[in-house]
Amino acid sequence: MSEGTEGSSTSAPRARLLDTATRIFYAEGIHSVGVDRIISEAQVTRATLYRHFTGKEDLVLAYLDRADRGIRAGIEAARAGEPSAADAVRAIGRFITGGIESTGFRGCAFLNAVAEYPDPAHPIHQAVLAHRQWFLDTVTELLAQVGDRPAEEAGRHFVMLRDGAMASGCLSDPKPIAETFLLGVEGILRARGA
Amino acid sequence: MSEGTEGSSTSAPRARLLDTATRIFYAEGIHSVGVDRIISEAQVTRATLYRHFTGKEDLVLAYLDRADRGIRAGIEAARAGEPSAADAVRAIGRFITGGIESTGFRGCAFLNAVAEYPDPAHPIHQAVLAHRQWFLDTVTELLAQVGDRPAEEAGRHFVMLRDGAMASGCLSDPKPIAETFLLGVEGILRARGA
DNA sequence: AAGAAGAGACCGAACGTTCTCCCTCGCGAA
DNA sequence: TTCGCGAGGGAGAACGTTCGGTCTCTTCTT
Repeated sequence: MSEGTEGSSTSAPRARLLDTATRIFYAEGIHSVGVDRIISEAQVTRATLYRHFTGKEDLVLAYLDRADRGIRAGIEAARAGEPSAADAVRAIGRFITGGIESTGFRGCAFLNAVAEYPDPAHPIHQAVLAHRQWFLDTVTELLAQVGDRPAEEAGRHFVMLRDGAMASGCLSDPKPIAETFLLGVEGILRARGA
Repeated sequence: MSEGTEGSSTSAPRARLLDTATRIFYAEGIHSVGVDRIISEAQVTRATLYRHFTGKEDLVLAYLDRADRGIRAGIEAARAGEPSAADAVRAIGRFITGGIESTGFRGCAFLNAVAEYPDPAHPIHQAVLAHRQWFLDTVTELLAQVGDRPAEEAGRHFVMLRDGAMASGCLSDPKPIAETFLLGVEGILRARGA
């Protein structure tokens, strides 16, 4: 098989495991899914899971880490080549609505996860906080380049709209949600003179 | 909504049960809490729980039903006596930020619950949808009295901001979140000529 | 020969639920 | 007034299932 280019750290069973965990955790939640279900659908044995991960919590962290990397890459790709900071913000907005309107959308993986791990000291909770801080910083930094006023307020506004759109996007028709979100983003940009 | 017991025969053990369930479910989630924990802290026996509720799910529905009634009463009280529709919207906004800034705030009980019950056919999921529909309708109806344009867009905008504020209000300092939310509400009202 | 993976038994604990037994309290009938 | 009876609640055993996790053994590949 063509597995040689992957490197020694990623094996096919491990990839199946992470793929399956990602799919099921995102679609159905974390606490309500047992490891039996995951190893069954990933077609690996119990021992294989515990060979690659220290336990279920480690698998959840790997799931969130992969989601984090994917979103960072998506945001990076979305803003690449945009002629202005305002257009980069718009591109990020379209990236978000693209997710909301895609099939199988079940809300923000991080907001969903933190709802199941409210303890701020828990590693999973902290992983969510780290992702959110990065996103807030990224958006605020970009909005600071639109207009010359401080952008903290605008950044929080953008993230608040995003959180609301992501939370409600899987609870009703996503079309109006996406439209309302993009209108809100335009409002933020307009308030900064873009 | 759930269990057939009328409000007339509210026994002390049943009240302790619902109080305890409300406190623990809201603070720690639903799937991660067992009935052992609830009956232990409520100081009732197993049989008493199943005498008043058909099962854990019924207890969760009763928890959400009580939360729904509380929020409806709170919204009703907040808008009572406000001289204009715009001021009523502002009062609802302050009601929401009051919750966010209160001690023990752990986000929206309904958004947290629906994150654990993504199946749209599940009774708990549907209870969340019903509550959200009522809230959207209430806010939209109020905003329709501010300005003379259709208020569907503004209502969705308000709810989206609220969802974002509730979701992030327990993940970082609630003060800036509350401020950003109220500024957003003022923006919605201003856009409608209030 | 060595390491990864499969197969599956096994563990103690927790899960939601049902069950029996006994005690207490309130209320209507005698 | 007293009796009895049923409902509500306490105490706890027990149900079968599932949980996350560990174990041994074999097979396959390199």
